[in-house]
Amino acid sequence: MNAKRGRPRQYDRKVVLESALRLFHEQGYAGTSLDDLATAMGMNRPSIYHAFGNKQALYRSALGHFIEAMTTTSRNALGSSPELSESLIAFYAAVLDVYFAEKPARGCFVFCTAPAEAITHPEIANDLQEVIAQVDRVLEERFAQGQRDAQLSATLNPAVAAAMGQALMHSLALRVRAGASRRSLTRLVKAAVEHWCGTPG
Amino acid sequence: MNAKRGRPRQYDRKVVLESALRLFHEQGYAGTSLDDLATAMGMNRPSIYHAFGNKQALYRSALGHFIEAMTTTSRNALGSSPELSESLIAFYAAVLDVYFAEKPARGCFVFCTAPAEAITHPEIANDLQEVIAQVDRVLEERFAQGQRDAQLSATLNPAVAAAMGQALMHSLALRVRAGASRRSLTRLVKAAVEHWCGTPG
DNA sequence: TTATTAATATGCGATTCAGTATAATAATAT
DNA sequence: ATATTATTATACTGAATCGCATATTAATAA
Repeated sequence: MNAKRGRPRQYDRKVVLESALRLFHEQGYAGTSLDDLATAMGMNRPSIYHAFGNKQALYRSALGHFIEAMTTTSRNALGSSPELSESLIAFYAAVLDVYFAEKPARGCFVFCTAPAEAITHPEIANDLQEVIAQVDRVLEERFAQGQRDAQLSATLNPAVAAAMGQALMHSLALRVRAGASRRSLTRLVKAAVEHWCGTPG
Repeated sequence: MNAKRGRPRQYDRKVVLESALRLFHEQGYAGTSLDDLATAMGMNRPSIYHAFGNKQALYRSALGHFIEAMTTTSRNALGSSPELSESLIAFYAAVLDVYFAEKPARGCFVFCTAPAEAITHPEIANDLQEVIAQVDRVLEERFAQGQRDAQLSATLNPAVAAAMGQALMHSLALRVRAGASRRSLTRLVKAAVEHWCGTPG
């Protein structure tokens, strides 16, 4: 008996979650109403409540979805080359791909919409903290590997390098949201990576 | 005749603007209602409209007020020592003073609340862009001076250094909002400044 | 066919929203 | 006093808000 009883759902959970994510990404959490969401998701409000719970739970589901996708592509990019500098370039390129995925460019869903809610919604502050900690870990791992491969100054603590690496990511997120061009940000990334790893070649 | 005609206003423009700023800082733009603001400002809505215009205009006035204060203290801190590293330490300390001014700590008003509105309110995106450009200029000036004083590697472009310096500021803003401790962020600042300027002494 | 189960759809309800029209108040100028 | 001017207060609008209670629909199980 693989078939389920009851009326089959007419929506694809992943698809409607991504619709919600897009809308939250554009308008922020508080700036998005459940009616907006219902329209964008092609569902009516009771179905949304049934599927995801209340507005905050839906937002946090969208956060989780975004983070999961981001983490996967980040890890892949960071592992894409034995050369630390190349890995970092690939990492930031992948990040910028996401930040510039729509027009106008939206920057980072997490870093541009969650902070506004962090004081009034402690659960969201927690999510934000966990994302930051996770990015720290992922970057530190790669920097430590690069240091073992003698591609990073032995005097630079990998944890500090990771924090600076994430700082650049935060800055990209905000600058994109403020309207910066991809070209200018790519230049900045290149300069920063060269500064950390030395000139390439 | 210095005295003005008509009923004298009962509020101090600067005082009520700072009340509005505090509330926006805590709850974000979309998350704050005019009723909330009216209560916090001790005014009724028509008075607010008369004094500042609509909600968006009030928010942008608060932004301007915050930025002006921030710019003044930043410039002072950056000019507080002939030593680049000391100036930077003072700069970030002043920044963190603001970010930790209230409990719980609120991070940066601009970088934590404006990005959420940037897509749907292009004027706010513009304000954000101008702030970023201004911080770039202020930092670049100081880095260039430090380079002339041989306190910064001659191979590091001051504009790039400024962008990285601002990236750290962005990161502090978000990390505070996510609940990071002042101690941990002070450590990070110290490590970053040492990385840019070399170990002190 | 008749239950049972799980989804979707309708519609409300109490509240809150931004913004304003109108009235009341308090000062100065004449 | 009376007119003028500027601010404040009352009260209202019509729309939008979140969340849910109550049908209705569509599938399977018996």
